[in-house]
Amino acid sequence: MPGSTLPSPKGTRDFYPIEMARRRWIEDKWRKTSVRHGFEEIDGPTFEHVEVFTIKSGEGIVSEIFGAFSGKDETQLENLKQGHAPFALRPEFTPTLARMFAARAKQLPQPTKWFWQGPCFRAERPQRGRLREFLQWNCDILGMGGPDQPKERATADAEAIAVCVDLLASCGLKPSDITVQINDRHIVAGMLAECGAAGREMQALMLLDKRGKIPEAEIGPMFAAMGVDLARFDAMAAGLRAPRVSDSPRFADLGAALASLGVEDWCAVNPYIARGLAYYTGTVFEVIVDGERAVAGGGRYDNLIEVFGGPPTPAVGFGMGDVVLSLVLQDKGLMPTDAQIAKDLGLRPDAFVISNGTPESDAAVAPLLARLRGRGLHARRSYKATKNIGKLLKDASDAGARFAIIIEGAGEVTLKNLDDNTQDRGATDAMLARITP
RNA sequence: GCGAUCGUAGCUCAGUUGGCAGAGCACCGGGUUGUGGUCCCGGUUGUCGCGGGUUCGAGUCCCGUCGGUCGCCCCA
Repeated sequence: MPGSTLPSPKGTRDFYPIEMARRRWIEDKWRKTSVRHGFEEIDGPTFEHVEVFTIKSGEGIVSEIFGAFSGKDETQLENLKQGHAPFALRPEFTPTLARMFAARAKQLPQPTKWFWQGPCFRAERPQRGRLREFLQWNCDILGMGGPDQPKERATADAEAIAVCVDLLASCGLKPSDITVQINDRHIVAGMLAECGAAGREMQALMLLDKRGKIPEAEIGPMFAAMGVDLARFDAMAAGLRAPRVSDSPRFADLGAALASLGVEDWCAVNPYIARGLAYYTGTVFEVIVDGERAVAGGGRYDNLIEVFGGPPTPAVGFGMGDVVLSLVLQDKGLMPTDAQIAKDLGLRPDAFVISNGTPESDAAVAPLLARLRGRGLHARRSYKATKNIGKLLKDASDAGARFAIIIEGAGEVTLKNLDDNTQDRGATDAMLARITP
């Protein structure tokens, strides 16, 4: 008795071979870009003690954590808040990274450059560009640029931005497609304080992040209720905004560092970028493209290592999700074909073995496969019953194989190059020698 | 939590005022005891999301429910 099929959980994805190959293509880009820029890969647990995520997070976050309870009714929420759900699936990696760094801070080099990629979980309502389980890539630079080292800090910030930009470039994106919008929370908080938000800078920052999403007629009174002179802030912000980062006086060091790394064309100062995370302390940035959610976001979090029991440590990093990145590449026509992905990932079969249909040749298929595989080659065969050479060659072609080997019997094969349509018949040993990895 | 929209073959979808459940693609086999990216022929595949109602008769109309997608809220 077959059972009924079960649906995958809301907001999750099943990766069949085609989807998995596309996923690996992106992961491969992430990993190679990180390594090129001198980052070392780390990993941590998929779930953490729930305090790891609540210790430095604002209100409303608990309700979107996957814990021991997935419901959202009042009693379960209370249980979560009171720690009755001991663990939470990670909604992001930065707290885990901070915990790991804090635990071994004294023995780690300065700077420490780490990258990570893996799944994260958020119990949100899924919609375009946002799922409940998604892949994220993080790059972080820790221990570089103390409070009295503005140039080193700018260099670290620029290096984080540069690795992010390099990833975008390696996917075929151009500065005209996408922008890294940069801001500095410390600077903007000071401006907001001057405009009347002293003591409530964080709330004002969060409200600032909604500028452009909420109609002007509504957001004006909201700032007014907070005692903020919005017109005055806008005037100050206008002096900060700059299409070229180095043209904004407050961002001169960062602009110079970005320019020396060759990525300034991708960047602009936008005084209205705030980011939702509570732990950012200075530079913040968001990778923006028209019509989609932010592709990546990050910034400086100089207090977080201390929160996890480590020494005071300057830190900057960003996260990029696979969902929006894939949408952007599709929007721009930059997602390669499946054949190209198979080639990029080294998944093309080197050889596809075909019998000419005699019992002797049929029996020789498996030994030949074993011989090829023993040489480290990717070798396949057809499992079709047909002896029709044309159909078997189609199988070889569909598999994307480089060569077809037709066993002619008695130590003789035909070697066919499926890319240029040339073929040669001869002794097995001589023909196989032509196939190199 | 709120709203819109869509659920028909493995996939993409068509299905007329309510009247026998369809096409393309995919898969398997053949045309072709030997040459692929095309052709041609044949075959397999259905709880029309689920439950109830109206009707002689429901994929079609009504009510409910579940799920997907998109938007709002939120967005670490």
